[in-house]
Amino acid sequence: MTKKYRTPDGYTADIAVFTIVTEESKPFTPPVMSLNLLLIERAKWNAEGELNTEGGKWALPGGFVGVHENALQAAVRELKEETGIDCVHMKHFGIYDEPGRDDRGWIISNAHYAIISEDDLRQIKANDDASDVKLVNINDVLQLELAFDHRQIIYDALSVIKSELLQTTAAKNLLQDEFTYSELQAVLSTVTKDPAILNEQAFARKIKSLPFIEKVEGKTTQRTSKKATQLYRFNEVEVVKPIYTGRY
Amino acid sequence: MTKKYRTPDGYTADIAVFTIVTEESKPFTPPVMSLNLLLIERAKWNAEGELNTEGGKWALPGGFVGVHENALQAAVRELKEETGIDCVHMKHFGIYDEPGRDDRGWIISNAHYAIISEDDLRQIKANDDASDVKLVNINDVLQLELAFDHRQIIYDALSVIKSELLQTTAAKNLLQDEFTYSELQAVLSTVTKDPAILNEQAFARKIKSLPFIEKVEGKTTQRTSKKATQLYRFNEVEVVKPIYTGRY
DNA sequence: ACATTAATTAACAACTTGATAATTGTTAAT
DNA sequence: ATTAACAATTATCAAGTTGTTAATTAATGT
Repeated sequence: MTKKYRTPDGYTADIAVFTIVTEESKPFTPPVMSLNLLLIERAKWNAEGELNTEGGKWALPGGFVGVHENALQAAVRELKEETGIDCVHMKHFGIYDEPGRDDRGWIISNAHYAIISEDDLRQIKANDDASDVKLVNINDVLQLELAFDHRQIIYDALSVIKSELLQTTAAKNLLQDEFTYSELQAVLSTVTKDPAILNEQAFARKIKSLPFIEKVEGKTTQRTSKKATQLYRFNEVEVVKPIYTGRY
Repeated sequence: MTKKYRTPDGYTADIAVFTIVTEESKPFTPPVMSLNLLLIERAKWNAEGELNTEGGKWALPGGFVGVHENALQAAVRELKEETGIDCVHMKHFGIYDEPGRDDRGWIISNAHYAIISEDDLRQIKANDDASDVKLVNINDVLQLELAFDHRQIIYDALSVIKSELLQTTAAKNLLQDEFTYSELQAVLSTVTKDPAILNEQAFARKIKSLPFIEKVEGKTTQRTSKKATQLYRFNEVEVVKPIYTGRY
């Protein structure tokens, strides 16, 4: 094949890892949660003692895609290598291919987002020796000094995660398999102000009629209340909510 | 920079061009529409008289991305070159980077969808000398013999266009700037069976309360009815509809 | 004049939902 | 043992939504 066009100098996978953090958790009380993004601080100096490109700035985990894998597989692999996280829910959400976005050449970044639960995170924290990893509340993340075009990537990731959590059943990845209405509500309230979701009575009533959530018959918990609380779980039903219906 | 990984052999942009076609249009009658996808038939033989790769099969328009452009720009350029269409609404929706997806090497495809109105299409039909271009009803398209992994790409494009039309104001690109409730309904009915949208009275009532659509004060048309019909237009309001609210 | 057709309006019942309040079950303090 | 506290749950009400059915309106063509 004769090459009519120059070929790219590299193909990378970057990952926006989102996780939920319980801010307050008194016993018998519904949680107050915040959605956080995992970032890595780039080393100031490289192995040769030279100033590193974009050193000292915060960046998304990621790295180059190998020729025998696709970007999704590379993203899963890189995340495991860099943070020890074995990811469950990883998905492509955007491509960053502006000429000149990386000084090192024509490098195409395939951006992914991952959702991991607080439980998964706890295991990671344990064997975490990389002190250059931190979780940042999604409301603060854009204030940081960010490397490359990661500000744009993160901006896009935030808008993707917000609509994913509200328009799909992605919230299931942030919760235990079985959860109470107030736990689901706590997750959703990190990304919406919709009164139909924030109003307790309305939401407790509503959850029973959602086709993609089912009651776990006879199972309750005292995690969120002294009174035994009904547990629910997501089932496999998929839904699409048109903007042309419902109330405004 | 020492290259730890082999670099890709090519970066292409493919485009799923969607357009609306009015199937029936008696005067004074609301339209019956279908959503169609534009495909190109690959030549059986190349310039040297040899059998062409995937020749005779149907494929999405597209081509290689140049080093001085991003894939979106390449997609717009290629579409113009191959079909004469000057695109308005073009957007990335997916990446196809499976090793081995293209015999010619490690080629990454950046897939886009475009939405063009019937009006735009009419201008193209005029100066169309490429008889190898056709529009296929989205309900029939997966029955065709498709080149490369375009079956998968088209499958994904269909699901993207369907949710875009229902969950965003993308329908505006398939309509004139000012439209009647029944024209909008005709567009939406190509992708949904939701009674809240298909029921005429309900939808005519509803359209008045949608925050992202406004009445064009005092303007009417007789396109769809003998009786003068109110015209509406989209405004700039953005909305997100959570799956956790509304009726099921 | 009359039938036809689509748009529009009306009316009704069933359902949704925000607000308010009452009830229930459990814990912890008195 | 009694009581306060509190989340969950249930109840009630008013306002709004929506599927259905029907009536009304306006323009056209016979």
